[in-house]
Amino acid sequence: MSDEPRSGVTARAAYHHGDLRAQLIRAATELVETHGPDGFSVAEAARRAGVSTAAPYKHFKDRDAILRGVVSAAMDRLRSAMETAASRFPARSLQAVAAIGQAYIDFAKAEPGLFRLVFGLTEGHENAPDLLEKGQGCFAVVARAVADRLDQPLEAPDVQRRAYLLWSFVHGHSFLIIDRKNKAKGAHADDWAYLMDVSRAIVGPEPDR
Amino acid sequence: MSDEPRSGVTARAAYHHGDLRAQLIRAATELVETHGPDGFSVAEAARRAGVSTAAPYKHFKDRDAILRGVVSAAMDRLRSAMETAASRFPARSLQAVAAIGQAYIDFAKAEPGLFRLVFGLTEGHENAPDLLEKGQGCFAVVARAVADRLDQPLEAPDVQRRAYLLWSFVHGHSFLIIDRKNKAKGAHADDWAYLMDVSRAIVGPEPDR
DNA sequence: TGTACATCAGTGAACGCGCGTTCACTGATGTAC
DNA sequence: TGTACATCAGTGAACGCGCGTTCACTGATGTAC
Repeated sequence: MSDEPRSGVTARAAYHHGDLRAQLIRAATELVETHGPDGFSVAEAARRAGVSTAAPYKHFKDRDAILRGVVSAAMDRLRSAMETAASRFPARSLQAVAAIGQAYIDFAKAEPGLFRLVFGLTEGHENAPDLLEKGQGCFAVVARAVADRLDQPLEAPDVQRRAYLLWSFVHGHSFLIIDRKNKAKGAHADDWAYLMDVSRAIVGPEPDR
Repeated sequence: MSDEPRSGVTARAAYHHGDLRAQLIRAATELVETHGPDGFSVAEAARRAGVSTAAPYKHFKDRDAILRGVVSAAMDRLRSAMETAASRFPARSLQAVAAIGQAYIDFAKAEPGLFRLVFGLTEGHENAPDLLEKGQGCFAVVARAVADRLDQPLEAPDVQRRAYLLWSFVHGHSFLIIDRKNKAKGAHADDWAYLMDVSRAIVGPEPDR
């Protein structure tokens, strides 16, 4: 209908709209969500941002750099969602631990395509130190809650072990849900009571060894 | 060097070599493993089978049908690996349960590309009843071992619940390993002792509720 | 305040590429009589 | 045993497609004097 950018600013004002980088990441995020991590293309993202296919290269080195931007933004959102969820419950509570897991699962369910991109191995992302750091930041949120709950220091091996166990479960559960592999009878609706049960089993007061 | 098929049979004998279907699946499996689920192409698979790019369409409806064949074969192997692993330990033993998980993890580590294909959501695989059935067959192996261990019927909700919990953990752990997201300090080398601990925590005699 | 100029952020056309799939074809194989 | 014929399983050329990326370019913006 119109060649104008989608943001609503006039074509004239948008010539240097100063927001293209952010807008491309937003468009790319949508694409990943809609068509999967590999369904993304620079050309389509540019189209959605209302810009020529060459324009993205003024802001990103190549296709992969755009995807890295998408992952980075998504990780920020995930982390903040987990923190917000935890903050709704008293510190040191089991609920705070479960809430973090629930936030993770909710993220996966709400944006499965993005989730797959973030947690899949994508060539060229391995050596991005900022992404690695953000990933560890997300894990730290879980570990923090577990440490508080157990009243142990963050670095305690037991804390780290339980946090990783919880993370593995939540991660696997998320994937099984979004990949629709949870048809087995033991699969639960990911309801809150279930997650509380699991959290209790994993970070419950009694050491499991 | 040569236009002959890789199998070593002469070009003459290979004209109708009768094995092309299997050979294409083998080639496709290699490709998925090497280049990832989306790095697979019909053309390249045909090339590796020493055949024109049109030939595969005599045996498969389309690209997706080949991938479905790959998944199906992989699931057979996974299931049989799990069963073999379990059979090395006494029935009803905790080791049998852990061994199944270990086989799952080993499969993921040995063939990560294939593992991603099998357990990823690939358009056009959802409605394949044979794949669904094989997936449930794999889960049944776990559930069977858990049921034996707990001395309860296969269909008991507690059995199903614990089996799914174990599956989720193992699934998540596998993905974290192959996607190299297990850099967190709590991440273990996937050693046997660790898996035994986890299995004990999940299917241990005491109900966790 | 005006002007010259460097730089920035776009354009649009073009490139080469590999892909999935189709097509008319052909040689080999199996079968009926 | 020989022959006619249907079918099977390949070939190789071609198609249209969308992609990532580059290129010379141009108009808008910011800055120095």
